Amino acid sequence: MRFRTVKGTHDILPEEALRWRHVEEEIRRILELSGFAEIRTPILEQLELIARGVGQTTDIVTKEMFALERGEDRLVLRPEMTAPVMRAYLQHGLYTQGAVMKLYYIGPMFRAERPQRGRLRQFHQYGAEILGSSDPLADAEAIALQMGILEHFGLRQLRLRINSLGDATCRPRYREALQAYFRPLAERLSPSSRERLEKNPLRILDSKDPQDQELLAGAPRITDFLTEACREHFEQVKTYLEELGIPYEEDPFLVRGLDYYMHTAFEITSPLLGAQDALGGGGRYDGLAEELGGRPTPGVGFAGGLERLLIALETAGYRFPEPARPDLYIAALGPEARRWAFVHANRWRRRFSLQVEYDLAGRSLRSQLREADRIRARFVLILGEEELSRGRAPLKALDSGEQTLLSLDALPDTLIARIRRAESERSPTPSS
RNA sequence: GUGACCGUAGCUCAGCCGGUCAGAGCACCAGGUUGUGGCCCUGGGGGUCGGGGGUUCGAAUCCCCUCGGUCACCCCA
Repeated sequence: MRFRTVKGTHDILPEEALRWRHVEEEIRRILELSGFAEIRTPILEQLELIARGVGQTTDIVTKEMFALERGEDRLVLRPEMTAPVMRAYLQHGLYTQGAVMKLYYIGPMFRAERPQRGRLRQFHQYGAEILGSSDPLADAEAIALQMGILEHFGLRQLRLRINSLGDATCRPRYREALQAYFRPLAERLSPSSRERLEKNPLRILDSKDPQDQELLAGAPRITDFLTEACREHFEQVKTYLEELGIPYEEDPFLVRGLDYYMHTAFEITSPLLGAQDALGGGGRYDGLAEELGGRPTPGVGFAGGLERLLIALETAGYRFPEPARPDLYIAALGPEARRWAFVHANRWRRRFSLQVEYDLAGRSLRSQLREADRIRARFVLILGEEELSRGRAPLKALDSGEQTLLSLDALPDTLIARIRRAESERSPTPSS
């Protein structure tokens, strides 16, 4: 085969697609339970939106974007969703639909990184944004929601780290203090940290370089630079988390690679993942709306990686739902019977919503039964010319192997009754 | 983007000090059972040995390049 998926992208084959759908449906259910409404935005956005939103000096913008040109337009495949959601919010004046807007999304994102486990060039995120509230309650709500989703799937040992990055008043002060501290030490910093010293000094904080970390030990802490209001905001977020019993760690070095964050930033990691261990993260981005030229709008949100969630669930031995079992397989022999199967499969699917299958390849009876067994059909109708002319055919229950001769006219009714009976025996009290 | 390791049927892998080395298990298809599944038995289809170039009488096996994957860095979902 000459063609294959492009680097860092994957096909999601039927078996796996089933898992994806399950996870997506659960996430939607939980988010909608909390009053979030879905938003879908284009995958293509203006490069400028992302550059301004995420930050000109960030790694995402400087080296990870899939950019393309089309005439005058400079476009990118979206690398994240907060800026696009904010763009849509401002563009469509969603602030007229209520003081606080709660939106969620699930979809593909693109970053041109070197692929590895849990890091693809096309990956998928679910996420939510709370727009229009600067209340620390909203920060806590976002964190609790994200944790709630992960815990819903039974994930344990989650590590939640939080930090406050201050606001437009304290952040610049801290930034200067950090530069003042590191400038004399610049020689000893790692090359990438040295590069960041002037452009984006906060990013030095989450360097994993051992030498950098040593120097960081003596660096000023953002916590000491927070204004009274910022400190208070952060304290309240923590208090709310405690009220829900959500354990967290304060990490003064947690920065995150998107410039729009201020006040709360958080990240959730799992030991099930390896090097790319963040299941999700987020924070507050009160300056973003103005940065995009819109009316000031506070916001807080989070995003989680679907691939990583799936990896974590698979290694945790999560029990995904089984594929639906066909109700009936019509094993037909001979042209007349095959035509009958074709007509009745289609009729019964439409009329009774029965999942009916039959052989499309003209195989032997034995093969058809094997096929019925392989796809775990509940019943098989065995139909030859003889049965057809008599109007009666054997119906075999594959689980028990028992076989009864039935009138073809009465078949759908009988089948439905037997399926209902089997279902009620399995779960006496119908519950979800 | 940097470094290391890996790349043989759909999947998991054996073969790799160059010369019946193109194989096994699983999966798939057919038959054993002239019309009855799951077990078993028999047979079959399927591979440019990731791709290209080189060394050699001869390369899956050695060398170079390239593509892809994995792991780490980086970064983050």
